[in-house]
Amino acid sequence: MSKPKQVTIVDVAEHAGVSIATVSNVLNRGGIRTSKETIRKVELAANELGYRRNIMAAGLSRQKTFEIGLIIPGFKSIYGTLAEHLQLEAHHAGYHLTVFSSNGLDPDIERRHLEVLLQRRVDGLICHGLAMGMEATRSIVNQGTPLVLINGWNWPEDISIGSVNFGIAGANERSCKVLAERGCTMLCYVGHKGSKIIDEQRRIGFGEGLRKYGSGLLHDLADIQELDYEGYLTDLVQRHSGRIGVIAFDDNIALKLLSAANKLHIPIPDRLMLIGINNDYIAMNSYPGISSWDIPYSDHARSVIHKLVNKLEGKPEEGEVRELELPLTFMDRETTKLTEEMGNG
Amino acid sequence: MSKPKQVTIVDVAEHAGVSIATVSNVLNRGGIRTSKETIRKVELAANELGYRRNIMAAGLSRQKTFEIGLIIPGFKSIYGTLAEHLQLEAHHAGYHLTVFSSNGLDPDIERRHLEVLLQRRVDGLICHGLAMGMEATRSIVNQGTPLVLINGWNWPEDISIGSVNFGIAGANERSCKVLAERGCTMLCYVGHKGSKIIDEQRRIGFGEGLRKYGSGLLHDLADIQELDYEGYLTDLVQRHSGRIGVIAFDDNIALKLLSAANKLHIPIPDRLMLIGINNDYIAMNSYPGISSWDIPYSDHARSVIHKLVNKLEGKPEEGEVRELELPLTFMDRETTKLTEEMGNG
DNA sequence: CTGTTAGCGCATTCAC
DNA sequence: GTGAATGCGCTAACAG
Repeated sequence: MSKPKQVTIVDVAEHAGVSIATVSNVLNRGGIRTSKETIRKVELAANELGYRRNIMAAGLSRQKTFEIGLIIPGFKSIYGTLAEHLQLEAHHAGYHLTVFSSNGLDPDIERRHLEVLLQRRVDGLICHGLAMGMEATRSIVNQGTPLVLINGWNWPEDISIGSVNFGIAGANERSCKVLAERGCTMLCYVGHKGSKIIDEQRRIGFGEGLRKYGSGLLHDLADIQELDYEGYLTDLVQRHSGRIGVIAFDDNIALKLLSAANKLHIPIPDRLMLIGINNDYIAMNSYPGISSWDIPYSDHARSVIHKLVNKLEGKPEEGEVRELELPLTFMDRETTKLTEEMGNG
Repeated sequence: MSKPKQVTIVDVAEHAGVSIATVSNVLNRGGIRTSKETIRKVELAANELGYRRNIMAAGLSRQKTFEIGLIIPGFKSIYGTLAEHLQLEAHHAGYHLTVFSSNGLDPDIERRHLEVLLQRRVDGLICHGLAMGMEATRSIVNQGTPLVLINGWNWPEDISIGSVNFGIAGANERSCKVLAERGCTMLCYVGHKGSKIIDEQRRIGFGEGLRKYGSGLLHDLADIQELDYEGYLTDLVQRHSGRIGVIAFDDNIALKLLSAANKLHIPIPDRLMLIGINNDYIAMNSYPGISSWDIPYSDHARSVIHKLVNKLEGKPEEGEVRELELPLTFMDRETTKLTEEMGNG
């Protein structure tokens, strides 16, 4: 009852007194030259009948969907922002972006979504942090659909045409530098192993930072898994009387740490310095403001889409890097600023 | 080069030594009874050839896509969570959910996405806070695609088959009650007119609350548009010496207010009480914790999908309410708790 | 410039 | 149970 009868190009053709080919030409601007008059007639007819092109039929016929599939761990936080930028950028390139969430890196859901996207015959794929592993990915994807990874390190060429990553290891490394330079005599990283590769990169960066800038300093590694934030900080300040620098897995964790510190009345930044990552709304608007690392979303989205579309449209891609790494920008806020005066209502 | 040759049911049929109809039957479990042996053969052939059903062809043929389109203002915050739940729930019902962001209620983007979804011939549509207005919506949607609204009040039947809304007006009303009961002698609402209908509902609730519980109390309305948070609070405490109750548009705004208050050393909750809405991560993890209203995401998603799918599959929908309203749950935290002791490291 | 025709991959009557 | 035929709506070569 709902869908009475689809209006097709046949209807439009009849109504306009032309052939269906002409209608198709006019309505898709395939570069085919058509007389003004015909165009007008067709467009009029289309409007009057309320014609709407059936994308499935179009996709079936031409072997291309102009659709890109995106799989991310979730819609919240930075992934949501990422998706928004990618959606926009994809549109600019003439593609649509279909977004699926793997609900926090659930391999099964991931697989299912991937399957659906491939059944949809998307032209390309973008995935963030594939949890299902390389082998599974290969067996599924290896049918010729180009795949670009976000935050995927060291993936073989036969699976992914490349990746665009955030310089999160570098960020953590430089966080160590900042903290050490500003008098921290103990450096800590509070991670989140549940986030797999991301956490791994963070740890790598932290390790590098320690080696380069933290020689002789105390250090500590923790994981939020069942972490008692207040207990942790209490312990830390008891164990070490100097200034402690804490690097959080992300701004969310940073907020928890900050709240705990505030509750415990640990002076920030004098006794405790804190750095998050992502430069979320949280970091910008908490009190004190949390120092963090800003993500170049736009650049990133552009790189990802370009990489993919270049491949799809056989562009030259002169000197394209397979694995691109985008540096993050340090946002210096109150949790690490020593000299700045802090608020005077 | 990339897509060598699609494996079709024809190939599978040949490889299995059966007809394409049989393959179709087996691979879609259409309830058609087939011999065990044939099934095995077909499935084997399909696996060996790496067959993957072409959804476009299937959708074209049977006039149904099993796809639902969702348009939300963004992927972040509660919308993202909403989308995740809807995606899950849709899957349970046997549908896929395609999510588009209107980038903060941009009517043009909204229109474009709607158009795409309809060209995709989605079976149904879910929209949150259509910004483009009823007339525009009617002219676009009115082709027979069922539309369910989220937070849509008083939409005519010929456009939407119904809506499932959050009781945000009620929440604001009850916020007034809480604040008044706990000794606030001035009630304020800090809104966000940019969020149109949502803000409208908040205002309605605030108005109701004032009338019912705030007679004789001072009150104030503000909008975050160019609001100087610190200035605003400073002004408030100067103007009024009693306890001030502030209701924020959402937890994001609440965080800003909280940070400003902390910076100004305004005692919370003794001098200033604060209530957000959404029960975001922020509210749960800030210090002090922000009292807020929890959203029943799962129930909501279930209601929405059920409403839509019932319609799609012609189910009875006995006693279905056209406009369903789901109450929010108050989460009492430190910004409104007078008697609780607050942290003792 | 415009019309004719042959698929795209699959689902679905019907006969067998 | 299984197989041949028809159509879903559109595009892309070709003819005209």
